[in-house]
Amino acid sequence: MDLTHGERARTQVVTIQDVARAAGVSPATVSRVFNGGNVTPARAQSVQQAAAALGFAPNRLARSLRKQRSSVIALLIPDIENPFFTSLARGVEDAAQRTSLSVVLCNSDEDTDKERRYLEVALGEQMAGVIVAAASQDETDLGPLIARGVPVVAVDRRPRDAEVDAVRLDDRHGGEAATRHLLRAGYRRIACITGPQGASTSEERLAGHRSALRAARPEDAVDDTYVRHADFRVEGGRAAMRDLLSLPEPPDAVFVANNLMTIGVLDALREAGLTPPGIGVLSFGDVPWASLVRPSLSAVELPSYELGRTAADLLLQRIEGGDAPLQTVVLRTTLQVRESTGGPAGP
Amino acid sequence: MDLTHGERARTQVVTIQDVARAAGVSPATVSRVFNGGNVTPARAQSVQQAAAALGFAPNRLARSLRKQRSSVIALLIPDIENPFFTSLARGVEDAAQRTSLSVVLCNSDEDTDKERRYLEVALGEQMAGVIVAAASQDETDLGPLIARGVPVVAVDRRPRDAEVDAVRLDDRHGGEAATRHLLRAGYRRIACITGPQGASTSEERLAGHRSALRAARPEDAVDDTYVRHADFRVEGGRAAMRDLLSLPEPPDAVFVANNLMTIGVLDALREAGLTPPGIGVLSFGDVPWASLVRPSLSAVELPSYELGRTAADLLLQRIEGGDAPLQTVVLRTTLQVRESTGGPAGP
DNA sequence: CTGAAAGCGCTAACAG
DNA sequence: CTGTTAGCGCTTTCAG
Repeated sequence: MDLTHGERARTQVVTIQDVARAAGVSPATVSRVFNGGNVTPARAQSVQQAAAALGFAPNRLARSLRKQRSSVIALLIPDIENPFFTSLARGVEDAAQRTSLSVVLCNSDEDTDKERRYLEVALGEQMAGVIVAAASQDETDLGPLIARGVPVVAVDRRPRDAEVDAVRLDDRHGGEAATRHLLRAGYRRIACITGPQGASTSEERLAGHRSALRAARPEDAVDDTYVRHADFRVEGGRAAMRDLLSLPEPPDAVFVANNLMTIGVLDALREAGLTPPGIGVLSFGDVPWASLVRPSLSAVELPSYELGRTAADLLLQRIEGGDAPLQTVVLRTTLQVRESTGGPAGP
Repeated sequence: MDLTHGERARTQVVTIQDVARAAGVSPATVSRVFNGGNVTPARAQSVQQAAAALGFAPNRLARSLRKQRSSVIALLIPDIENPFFTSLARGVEDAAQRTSLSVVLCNSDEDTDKERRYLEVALGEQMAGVIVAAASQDETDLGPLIARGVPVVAVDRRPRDAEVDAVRLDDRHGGEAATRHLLRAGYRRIACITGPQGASTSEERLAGHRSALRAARPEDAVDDTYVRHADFRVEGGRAAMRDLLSLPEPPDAVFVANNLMTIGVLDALREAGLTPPGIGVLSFGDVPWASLVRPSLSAVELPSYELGRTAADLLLQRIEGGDAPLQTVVLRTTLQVRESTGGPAGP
């Protein structure tokens, strides 16, 4: 070894052929040893030894090309900085753990272009399956994947008209429970800060909110004075809350449709000198590290981990050839009442 | 189209050959069109049209096999639920954004087995490069990757004796600044909760802490009464803090070597009825969504995004064949003094 | 500028 | 149980 400055130590790549030659068998036999084919123990062992000695590492590209299917699955999420999705990712990983499939994570950053690119990668790399929390209900195009027969599971957010298995939350019911609780606690001007238009989750949570209002006050026209669409991020929540507070008659409670926006909302409230439960705050999804927040926050709790786990189980079933009819699994959310919704009069 | 229940619509896969036939050219020409070779505009266009009409999507596996290098890079992180690493990931993505390379994220979960598996995948998939925040200083084996000439950049944590480019923080200096500040603020029994033994970052931050203590009190023997090793997670921080508080003479301040452990520490303090700055708390790395915490937390601020960005830039340079000598880039941390270290007497 | 042909490394028939 | 053979779909010489 005598490498001049900057040169790379690139050892000759060891192939299955090299191992075969060294072990005195055919390439096919080596392949069998590594894929559980029938091989005499003695031979198998000498192949193992030869492989180890040469430092053989199988070329997964060649293998996948030949088999027309790789052994990795992609998980596409819209915001890697949102603990809801990282927890979901953990669920997916843990489920895949017990198989020979590896999970790779792709962050679309709520950007449909990035998402499209990752979808192309998944298709081009012949991935074994894809779990996707779609950046958009309309622009996310699962068509090519589906056409090629790649198993796809939609999680959390459902692309419109996609013929895929899906796992999601009972968003509408959760939103309804949230606002119903705020009403019962005595709040009267209840705002809703929901996500971007066109995200199924935004729409459903808002729909639940409206439905609770309508049920409580059938006489009133339900208008959108207290409804804001934001971006599911901290800044969006902050801006929306500031805007609501500048109204001639500001809301006395707010249902926030996701965890990160709630953080922005809390900032805006503090800035305005307001403290729950004087103003009611209810979050769809626990704020990350909720133990840090005082007073404690009421929230609709979401089984994010189970969402991922269930999606992965469904996907694995499809990959193994399960041909059950398409299904949508809806996971239940639960309202957790804490201090922040104690009522406008204070605790 | 007449699919019986459960059957999949698997259209015949369109290859470059099909496109060639449809456009009346050779496969080579189609390839050139998609890879920027020299082709007459007229021909190029008819190829494009044929490709679009047939719904051609290049098989990236075949392409990578042939080229002996894929066009994705892997980012291996030890804890996807830690905002420090997700922010780092964003930095990597943004840097890769401007190239034709895609980033896939792999979460090793501080588990050296999972990590080894991902490293094998990266090798077997002939990935263009790997950025790794190692789960272990000793067990993380970058050897095979390096032997095959795959560019590797170590980020945040450095595997021992690995001959790779590295980007890291000035952990030692940061730890020193932290404890020096606590001393100056008047605290006297300063604890340190650091990460697991064998992580370079744990050791360095602790070394900085010790060095500050030694400098301030050359007469005292520095012992480990107030030093705890935990796991860089919330629970670990909580347990370590509880343990410290049970000492006959508990500490009056604590330097916590990462953000998540600080959350556990704050919980333990609240549980014990203690509030900063009566007990000083200084975190290495801002607690996520620090705006939620009152009193506000002093912290050593870390350029996590830039860490990722710098690592990616370095990697991209190597991938493009840059043969500069190996380098280690150290990024600067800055102490941000806030309320939680106001001194033992109170603010 | 274009086509023909070879082959990346592996696995899946098919014989033996 | 084992070897031979034929590709998977693409890029890249090498001629023309």
